[in-house]
Formats: sequence, C-alpha cells, structure tokens
Amino acid sequence: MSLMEPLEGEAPPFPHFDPCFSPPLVPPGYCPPGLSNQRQQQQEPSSLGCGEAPAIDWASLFLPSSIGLQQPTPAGLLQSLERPSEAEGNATKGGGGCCKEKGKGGRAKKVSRPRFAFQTRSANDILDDGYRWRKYGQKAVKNSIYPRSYYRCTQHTCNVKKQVQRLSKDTSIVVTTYEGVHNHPCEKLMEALGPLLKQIQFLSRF
DNA sequence: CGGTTTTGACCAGCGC
DNA sequence: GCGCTGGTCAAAACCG
Repeated sequence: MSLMEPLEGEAPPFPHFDPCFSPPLVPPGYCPPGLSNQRQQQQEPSSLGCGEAPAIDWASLFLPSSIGLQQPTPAGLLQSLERPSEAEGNATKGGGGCCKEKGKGGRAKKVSRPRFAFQTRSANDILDDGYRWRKYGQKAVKNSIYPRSYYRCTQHTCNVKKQVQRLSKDTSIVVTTYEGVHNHPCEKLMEALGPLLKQIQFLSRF
C-alpha cells in the first residue's frame, strides 16, 4: 500500500488523503490512487462512461464544493507547485517547464493551469488513480538518476497531464504531478458507485 | 488491428 | 547569441 504524503514544505492540497477513503477528498477530477498498483493501461472502459446517465452532472458532482471541500484556487496550486521537482534539487531552469499548452506547430506556450503534486511511497511508479493514462514522453532530468515520465489522460476531451518521477535521494518515493482538471468522471469510481448513484437517482424521483 | 509504449529529435524559454 | 534544460512530437515497436 502506498503512503501518501504532501510535498515537502507545501500545504497539502486537501486535508486528508486516504486512498481507501470514500468519497474522495481530492482535487476536482481526481480519483484516489493506490487502489492497486497495477498498470492502468488496457483497462476496459467503464460501462458508465461519460455518455451514459445524462441526468447526472458528473462534472459538478465531483467538484470539491459538491462534497464539502474548498476548491483550491489555481493560483494557489501553481504557487505551491511552481517547482515541483525542486524537492530533489533539479529546478526547472528553462521555460520548457510547467504550465504549457499546446500551441501552433505542436509546441507549447505558457498558460496557468491548476497543478498539484504529492509524494507516494511505493515500489511502483504508476499509481492507479482510476483514470486511464497514455505515456507520451520520458526525459532524463538533471540531478536525478531516474527519468521523468509524461502522461496524458486518454479521454480525448480531457486535457489533464501528469508527470511521474522517482526521487533520487529517496528511491522509495515517487513524485506525481497532476496538471489540469478532468472533465469526465473517474472510470473506476464510476464502476464502483454507478449502481449506487443510479439507485439514488431512482429514489429521488419520489 | 487498435491502442499504448518507447525513444530520438525537435522546439521554446531562460540564464549567461 | 549560445548552450542548457524540460516538454512535446511522432514514427516505430510492442502488446492484447
């Protein structure tokens, strides 16, 4: 099981995080990682995908405000994560760093997007956070013997990315940085909660 | 066969 | 302007 910790010197983006805890006290569009540490690829999409159950507003349903959580402002998140990799001494020198959006020619330009990171004590680099991710790059980073991996959410309409890197000074810790907010429900969570939500929906008619 | 991973190349931003 | 670095692209390889 993974041990979740906020990044050193940062206020945790949410007051409590237990991967086994439900409902998720997590940033918007985020599902609890560490339910299992298997690879997330090749998973069958949930039968309760975005298109189904149109009566339910999935996007707002999983906003922290909907579950009694204060949503952190993007500015605050950006501040706390301005240099997500500095924890191990590889400050982002170049502008190729954080918060870029694809521009013309396939290149990126700087924009402000909500980001948050956390450390996980795990033997596996890939955390199962309920979403499906596609790896689109891997880079060796300065002052680290471990490469940084870049993932994108496989949902075409979803622009969320994440970076995964293992700390070189503590190889048991994996730093995962999320960028952006999912605009679709967490597949695994929907699988688990779908029947329950449908029942609630049914009962609410009376 | 479609989706994902790998990996070298390319590009942009920053410091000097 | 140049070099360094991080982020992304895209073709090929891989896998179920």
